[in-house]
Amino acid sequence: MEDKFLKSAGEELRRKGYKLTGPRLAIISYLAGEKGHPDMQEILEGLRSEYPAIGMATVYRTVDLLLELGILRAVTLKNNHLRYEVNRSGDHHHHLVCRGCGQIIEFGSCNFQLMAREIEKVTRFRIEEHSLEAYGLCPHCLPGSEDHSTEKI
Amino acid sequence: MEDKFLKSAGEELRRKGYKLTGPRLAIISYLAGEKGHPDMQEILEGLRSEYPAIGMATVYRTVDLLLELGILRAVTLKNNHLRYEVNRSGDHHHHLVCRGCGQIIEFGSCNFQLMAREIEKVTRFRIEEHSLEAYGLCPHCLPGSEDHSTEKI
DNA sequence: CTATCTGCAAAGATTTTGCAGCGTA
DNA sequence: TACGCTGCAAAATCTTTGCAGATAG
Repeated sequence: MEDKFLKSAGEELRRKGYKLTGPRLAIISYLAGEKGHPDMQEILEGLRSEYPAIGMATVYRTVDLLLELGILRAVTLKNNHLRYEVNRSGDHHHHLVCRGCGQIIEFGSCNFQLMAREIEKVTRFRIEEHSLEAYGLCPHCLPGSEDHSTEKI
Repeated sequence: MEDKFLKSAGEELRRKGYKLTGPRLAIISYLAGEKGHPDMQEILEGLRSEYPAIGMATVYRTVDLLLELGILRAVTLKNNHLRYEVNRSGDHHHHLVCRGCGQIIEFGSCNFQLMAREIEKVTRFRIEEHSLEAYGLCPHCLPGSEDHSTEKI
């Protein structure tokens, strides 16, 4: 399953005429195996163990390329910088961000399509994609619980 | 109406023990009178005419303060940096971002509340706020029209 | 009057770019 | 083999901080 995503990402690179290099594979497989939503710095650090020679410039260039190809997706969960996740097809989800511990929960249910059709009728805009984040408090951080601020972003 | 927002923003500052200074008023009234969604640089430039002596550091510090107080709100419309708008109470809206010309249309209809209650039941999260952006093509940029890339962000 | 706020300039981060050598196709 | 890709280091941006003088309350 992880294999399948990696394989198709590799094919997508090839198809568009890009080379399938070590850093590219390393970044894709790191993000594919990652539960959280790392930022550029965290991606670099996460790769160091498997790929000690990699440089920051390569991370920037590679992530930008993978975003363009739709292999990755950017999200702004903490309202001040960008984080990244793999863009598995058929995996339409949104984020629940806890303001207590920073934990992010993904949720899949989304009835925006109905709303979208309505908005398109009124505005004549063609809606192709959307993103939705909800902010609040997770069960641990609700008043009456202790702070468990060690969760994965 | 613009007056009312400015007045209540000023009161909010005072109430929390902050001073009502020139730069603060200038930034609030600039953003209150602005249709678009300027970023830090654009706020600075927009203020220069009315307040030529203002410095970038003050813009950063002031915008951060006004965000904390809830007088402003940050949005990431172009997926790579933050833009700001005034946070008028009772003005719950989202953004339609055109990938052709960059224009942003605000829309108000939003039935997320129903979805939120459902998600809260399942996750035990308490949802306090949410943000939603939809991306696509505006009527001008749909195939068959010319590019009018001069719209306000 | 006093504590806060501002502008400036310097420091610190973050992101981009140029280039010589490496590695994939 | 050839061209694209990488790592490094430098450059360009963007953001934060320290401080002395200005200013709101």
